[in-house]
Amino acid sequence: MTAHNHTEQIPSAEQLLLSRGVKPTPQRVVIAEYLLQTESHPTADEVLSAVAQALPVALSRATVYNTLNTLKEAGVIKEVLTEPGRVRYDANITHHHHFVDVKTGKIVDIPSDKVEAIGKLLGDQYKVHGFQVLFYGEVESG
Amino acid sequence: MTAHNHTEQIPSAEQLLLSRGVKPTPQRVVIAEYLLQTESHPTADEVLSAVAQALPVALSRATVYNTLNTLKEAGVIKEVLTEPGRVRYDANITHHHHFVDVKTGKIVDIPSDKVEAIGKLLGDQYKVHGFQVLFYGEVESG
DNA sequence: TCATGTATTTAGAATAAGTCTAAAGTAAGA
DNA sequence: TCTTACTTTAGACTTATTCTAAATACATGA
Ligand SMILES: [Mn+2]
Ligand SMILES: [Mn+2]
Ligand SMILES: [Zn+2]
Ligand SMILES: [Zn+2]
Repeated sequence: MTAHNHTEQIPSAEQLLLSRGVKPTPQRVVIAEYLLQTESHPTADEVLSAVAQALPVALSRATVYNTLNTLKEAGVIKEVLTEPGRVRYDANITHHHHFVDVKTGKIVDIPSDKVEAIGKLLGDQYKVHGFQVLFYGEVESG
Repeated sequence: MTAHNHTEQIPSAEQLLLSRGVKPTPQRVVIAEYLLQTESHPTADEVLSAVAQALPVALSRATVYNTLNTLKEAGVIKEVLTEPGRVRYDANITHHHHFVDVKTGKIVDIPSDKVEAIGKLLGDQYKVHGFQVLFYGEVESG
């Protein structure tokens, strides 16, 4: 809590969007800001209700979906599929993995290096019931 | 029809359902048979259109969904999530992984032991663009 | 400043996957 | 046979997401 306004050192959502060639409209900026500060891997609906009150003007469902798709195509965010019927979004675009707590439904990030010895040792704060490796790429013939 | 009925040596879908405590109705049996003989990881719609003509009586959408859910709860099949908005089904219930060919959309099974050294070496018929590890389990606190 | 064009947002309609409902069919036991 | 429980069915419903067409905002140049 300082008496003076120190200049922000954190790279702003606005800068990030500009650097990816996405025009930083107010709607896009608040959505990006929300995703950048949360660790909860929210759905589109969750983004909408979280961000709606943060804007002076109303935010439409269509704009939330448009923006999420735009940000995804621009490489600012990633989709996360953990359960049928709902897509979650993640502003952590580093190569990492996810751990679903089946009790709480929370999805936490697992850094890549943790998974070297897969399924074996994740630290004993995690009780692994199972895991799934999903590859994306190309196979020969078929 | 044949002169003699030879005894089936392949463990039948009917036997499998019985062994899992699921009453083998004609609809359930054809759906299970279809899933057991394919390697394509079909969606509910694909199951419906593939199996509809194989039954003398019409097969309803509701029954396909009911049966897929029943078989999943009985441990006869598993869900596979690879893309938003569609659930795929897999009668291979061994612990294994999946490789999505981004060109063709085909999903092929990768046996567990192949993934020991994850992402590294899958055999050079696979070009890995990326992979995702999805854990299921429980974490401490939050 | 105005005109015009282009991108963005919006409400609500449309679509698509999946679930639910209520009625009809099936099988088995008493 | 009567009863009961289970299963299937058509179609209504729900929910997530996309589409459409109109309204806004923004930029650029005359
Ligand atoms: Mn949602
Ligand atoms: Mn489908
Ligand atoms: Zn994440
Ligand atoms: Zn499989």
